[in-house]
Amino acid sequence: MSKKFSLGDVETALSPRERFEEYLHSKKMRFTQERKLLVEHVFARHEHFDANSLLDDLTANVERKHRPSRPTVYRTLGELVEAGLLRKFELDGRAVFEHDYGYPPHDHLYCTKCESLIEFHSDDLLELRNRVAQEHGFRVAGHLLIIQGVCAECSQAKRRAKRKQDLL
Amino acid sequence: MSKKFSLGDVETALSPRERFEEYLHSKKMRFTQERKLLVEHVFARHEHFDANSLLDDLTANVERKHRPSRPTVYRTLGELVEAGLLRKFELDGRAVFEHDYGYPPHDHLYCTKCESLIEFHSDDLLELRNRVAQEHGFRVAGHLLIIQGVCAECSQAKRRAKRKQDLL
DNA sequence: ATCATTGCAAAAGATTTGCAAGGTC
DNA sequence: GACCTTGCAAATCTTTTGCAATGAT
Repeated sequence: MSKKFSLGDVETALSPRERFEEYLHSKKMRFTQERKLLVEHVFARHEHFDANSLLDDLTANVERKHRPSRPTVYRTLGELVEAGLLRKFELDGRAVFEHDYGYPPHDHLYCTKCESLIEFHSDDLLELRNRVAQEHGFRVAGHLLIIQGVCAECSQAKRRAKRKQDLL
Repeated sequence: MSKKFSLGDVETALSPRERFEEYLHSKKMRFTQERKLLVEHVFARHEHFDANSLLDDLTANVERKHRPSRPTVYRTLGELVEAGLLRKFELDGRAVFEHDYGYPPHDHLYCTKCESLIEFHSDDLLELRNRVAQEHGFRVAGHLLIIQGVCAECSQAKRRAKRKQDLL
């Protein structure tokens, strides 16, 4: 919360909002009301979301007058990804976002029944990834791993339902 | 090429076309000219493709009269995936397909410069995947791993370009 | 002959863009 | 005041769908 944008603060742990401000400043872009509202809204809860759910969320919680429009939401999400604050990946044909800034790297288990994303971290995976890349003279920028299947809860639910049916 | 659809042939190594015929038969669907042309065309070369490149390909190599339309291409690609002949994943917002039937499982290195996909296989990855899933009581159906970065060729090209520039 | 499949045109869903009006530095 | 942003409407891109005509068994 101290003074911003001085060189010495670069190493400091800035809030997402401050980090975004800094990024925008460096690109000679403006920290508008809309962008401010969006960063804060996006970082208020740690949760995966897509453009539509964010829009719905805004529609439900922000008065029309200050509510960013759909194009602005898309444009700002792009900037947040560019700024390194959000990570973006694709799921079922639409873009999904999650916090990146200040959040440890991880991958996902994706339940195709309830569509939930479960996070996990694996150092072994990173090693494996780097080793494979090295073997191909490939310079790694990142990766995307999604393990698809059915989560414990959905499996249980199915089993319960089946047993129930068997009893009839 | 011997008699098809008899129970004894299920274990036999069928050609993609034969496999598709069998699948269609089992679902009481018809093996039309369009479907025939598409399976054979798709399996003529081992290469990643999307609906549009396939359509372009067809436009360039098949006379209008016998050329499957866009909706038919989409519908048939869906059936080929369903039949287990093709694998589908998303890249840059559109669906990409590759051979699955008779082809060993693998993952990809994706070069963001030239957009090429390089295949690799890792048993360690499968073990890691299964272990992680088990730890979460997750029933695995499959996974998607794409390592993003810059391939050897593009790195070289860049280096050459840079050296060339440095010489000016 | 019956019923699946095709092509066309149009729809749908996600995301992007041109441009005039409005906001920020 | 200069210039970036926004919102609106419309465009784009990819994929899907309704339906009448056509084709496979």
